[in-house]
Amino acid sequence: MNLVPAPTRLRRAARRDFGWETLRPGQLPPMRALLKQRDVLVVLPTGGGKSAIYQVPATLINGPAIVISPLLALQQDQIAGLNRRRAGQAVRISSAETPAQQRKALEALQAGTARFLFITPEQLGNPERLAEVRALRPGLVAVDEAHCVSAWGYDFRPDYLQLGHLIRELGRPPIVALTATASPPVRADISAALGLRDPFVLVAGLDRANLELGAVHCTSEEQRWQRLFAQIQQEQNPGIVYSPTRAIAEQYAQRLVEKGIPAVAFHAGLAAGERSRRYEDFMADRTPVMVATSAFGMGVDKPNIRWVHHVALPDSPDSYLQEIGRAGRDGSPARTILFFRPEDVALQRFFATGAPDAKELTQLAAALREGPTTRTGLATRSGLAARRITSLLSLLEQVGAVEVGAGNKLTAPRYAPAPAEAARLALAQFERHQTLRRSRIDMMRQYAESANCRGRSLLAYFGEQAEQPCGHCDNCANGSVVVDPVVPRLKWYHRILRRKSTPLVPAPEIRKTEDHDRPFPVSSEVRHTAWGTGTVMAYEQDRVVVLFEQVGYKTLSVPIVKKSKLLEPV
DNA sequence: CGAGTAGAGGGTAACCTCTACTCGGTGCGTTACT
Repeated sequence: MNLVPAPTRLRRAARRDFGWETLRPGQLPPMRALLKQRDVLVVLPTGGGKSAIYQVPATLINGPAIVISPLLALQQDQIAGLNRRRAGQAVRISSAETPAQQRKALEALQAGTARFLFITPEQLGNPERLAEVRALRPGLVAVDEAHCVSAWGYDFRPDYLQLGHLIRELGRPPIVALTATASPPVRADISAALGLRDPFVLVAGLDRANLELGAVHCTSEEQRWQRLFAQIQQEQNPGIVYSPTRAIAEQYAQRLVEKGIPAVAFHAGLAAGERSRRYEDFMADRTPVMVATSAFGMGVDKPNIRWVHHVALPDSPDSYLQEIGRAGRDGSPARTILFFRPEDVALQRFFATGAPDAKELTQLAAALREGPTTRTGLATRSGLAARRITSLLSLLEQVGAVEVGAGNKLTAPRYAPAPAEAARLALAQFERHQTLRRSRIDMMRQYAESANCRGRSLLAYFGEQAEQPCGHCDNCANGSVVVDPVVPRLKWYHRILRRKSTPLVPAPEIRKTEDHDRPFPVSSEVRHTAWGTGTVMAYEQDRVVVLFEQVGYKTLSVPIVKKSKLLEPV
């Protein structure tokens, strides 16, 4: 029993092991929760002090901290950062280490000289590796970039969806999930996939007052290029252009160079060496403009990025906030403009199509009925590749056709649906996920086309109610934002005056409107006649945004809802 | 879904139009070769 109070011990450890004289506001409660063995979910912008939340408690608990992190390049930086402190060495086990290096890392963790193990979900998916890590008796598991569970688990990196089971097999130490952006359904996804138990949730820093938000409608590709170019000529560098495809990234970079702007393209199609060289050049201010696909970003913690513009719609407000959030980390003004065309939706919809093979699902469900087995056993039995199996299994599990027991033993539960039925249900489950994905594209389009306050609608998407307009978007600046009369005008000016930097846009011309009807409170549960149950997310003038469990986001007209009694409280 | 491209067709020169077709994001790990 330790008699020193937890906050004191945490502050002391922060000072002694990390050299941090003070903790930032908000960091202490999740740290305390972890010390008390409680799970934690943290949504904080990069540079907001997320890592400290698991690193400081990790020095006070028994057993090493396992840090699950998606990108090997990112791990490298994090390890280097930790090893500059006195907190105890950080090591890594990945495909980049030789077996001898891996053994040495394990020994250091066993001996206690190393305290942090960085690892990917794929490594833990290997049963032998999992056993090695379990033998270390981890005291904490941190899942960094936890939105990957939801964004990548379903169709790109299936081991992410298995993380809950893998962590349970590690002895189920407390879990801390960390991400820079996650809307309510993504948070729910993370919580369910990791099996978080009554987590302490910290969500902060979604409102970035120093980011000027804007969107520009373009009628052709040529016009989009012209407008972007005109914009970039006025900007202070460095900046990032986000492009939807590799080819377009290359084209834009080339055109900018032809116009005398030193731009470089970045995407996953580059050779590893070239890729890291371009990354380093941008980080070291040798490249002023980066034209990138979504491959560029995670781990980019560069304070002085002055603008982030998009030449296509991102797949969701989650991705958008993550991408524009890389601008203005130093707190100085930065600009983010979305140059969009309605046609952009097509590409994102294409990415959100495709489904698993029904035949393979049936095969797998049938193979499971031959008795308990492991993943490798199932691969031999069904004749499917092990990798293929991982993504199919999580779907089958969600519909009750598989149970994952101790030692990751796979069994068909007694009342499991018949193979063909299991496959049908699993496909429906996948389709539900894709429907949510597509509804998030619709939300992104609404953001782009909205004449309303963009800052406020982004916050509403993340489940936060801001009654006042943000004062830092194009619509606030041009006076199209309608303010509810309940908002006192004075309060608004106070907000502006309290800011250290000069506001990027003048205070909006406030137009009064009649009080809007809000028949259902925000966050309340409602039922739609056709779409089932959902949660009221936000009101935008006379429309209400509802997140339905089955069909994702829908925006409904309040007068029509009332007239036709489309919604009722649950 | 839509942007871009190759090839056919029209009708006889250089080029326009239409149709069919392809391609489109994110990374771990492993393996087979220099």
